[in-house]
Amino acid sequence: MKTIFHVDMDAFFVSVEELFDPSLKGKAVVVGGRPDERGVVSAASYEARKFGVHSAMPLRTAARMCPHAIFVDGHPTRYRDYSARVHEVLNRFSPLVEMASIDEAYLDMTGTERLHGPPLAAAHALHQTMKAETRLICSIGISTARLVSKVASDQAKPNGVLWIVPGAEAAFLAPLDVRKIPGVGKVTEQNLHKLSIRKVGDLARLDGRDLEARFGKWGLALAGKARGLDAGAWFDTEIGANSAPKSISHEHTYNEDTGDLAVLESTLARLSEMVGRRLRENGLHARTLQLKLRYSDFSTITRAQTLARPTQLDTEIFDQARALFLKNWKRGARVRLLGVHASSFEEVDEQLNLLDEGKHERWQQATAAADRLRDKYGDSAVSLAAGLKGGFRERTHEAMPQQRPRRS
DNA sequence: TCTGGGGTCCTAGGACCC
DNA sequence: TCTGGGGTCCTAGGACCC
Repeated sequence: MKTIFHVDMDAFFVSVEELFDPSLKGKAVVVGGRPDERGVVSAASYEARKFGVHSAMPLRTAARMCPHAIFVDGHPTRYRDYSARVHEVLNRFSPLVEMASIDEAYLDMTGTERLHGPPLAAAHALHQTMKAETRLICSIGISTARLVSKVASDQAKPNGVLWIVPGAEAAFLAPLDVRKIPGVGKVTEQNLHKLSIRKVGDLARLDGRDLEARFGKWGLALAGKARGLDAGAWFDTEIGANSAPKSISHEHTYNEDTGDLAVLESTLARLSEMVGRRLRENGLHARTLQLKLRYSDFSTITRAQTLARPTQLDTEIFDQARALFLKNWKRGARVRLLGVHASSFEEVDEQLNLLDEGKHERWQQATAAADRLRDKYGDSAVSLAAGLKGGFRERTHEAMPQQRPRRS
């Protein structure tokens, strides 16, 4: 029987911001942007939550509900840095650690009793060490299964530890709302409510085959989850089986919608570069490229194209993205968002296509040189987009207020 | 309410092949 | 002219998570 910890950092983004600005402590804080910006709340302090503010809520709504809140921009590099510190601490407690996101992790603690003692003692030590070394607070759920531990850590929040002893899983879950089950969101909750299923216990009483007939493959997994089993594509994998990324994407929402082709193309160039860069950093080549296009009325389309030969080059990504855009954009229509998405990663066979090899090689060398320049001078130092007028001005100003070096 | 950005997984339909 | 079944690949969209 396994012992699985789910460690979840409390109000992670807000807590990190407080480390950089202690005056935020105890106040209503909203991380995600300015109160009049287009965007949503990334994280809210417990003080702000009292006013009904929660993550994924539009910033403007949050500003209305909690006018005295302090709004701060998110700092992804800070969070990644602290996430790495958290990871480091966790590694000391088990060799099997899996970061499930930037602020939560699963630990397989099976067989660590000799080193760390029984589960509650180990959890206590982990909590103390985490606080001492990162100055951050976490909550910990403990059980024999990932799913139950995750739900338990949520119930333990904030600053708590909850151990569901073996055999008590179903009884622990039964009185909770179905929404507490990871994977049950708004839509599934509504569908379950229509069937008078409100609590996990209601779900557990149903036959797995009935649920499968009604909800497909997902229903069968749901039946298992209601009983505390790790069912479903990801939940039943071993902890620490590190999985390579399956897709890489970047998107941008304009502060004001635009129908200006030059601006739109420039954005696509920029996004293509960002995707290309990440592909090269990860040593990946993508065969499928996808454009995402959202109009003013929020209607959204995606259009994909699979290449004969996988790529990691900015120019090839941009060419595809641009072609897809020109083919599908209702000319002149105002655009809210553009995105570029790469998937179907494959090994490349460099022997293929000898004719193109010279040209391809030169691009690869040029791209590698550009990456080195970006490392040195920042992302806007070298750019396909720099040659196109009007793009990303709003973004460039906030990120790089100083004069930017031109193509060299 | 006026809706980000980066991901994963699932479904469904059509093309194409045997 | 009406008609099998299975498998794979591709595309589009949607639910969900943090």
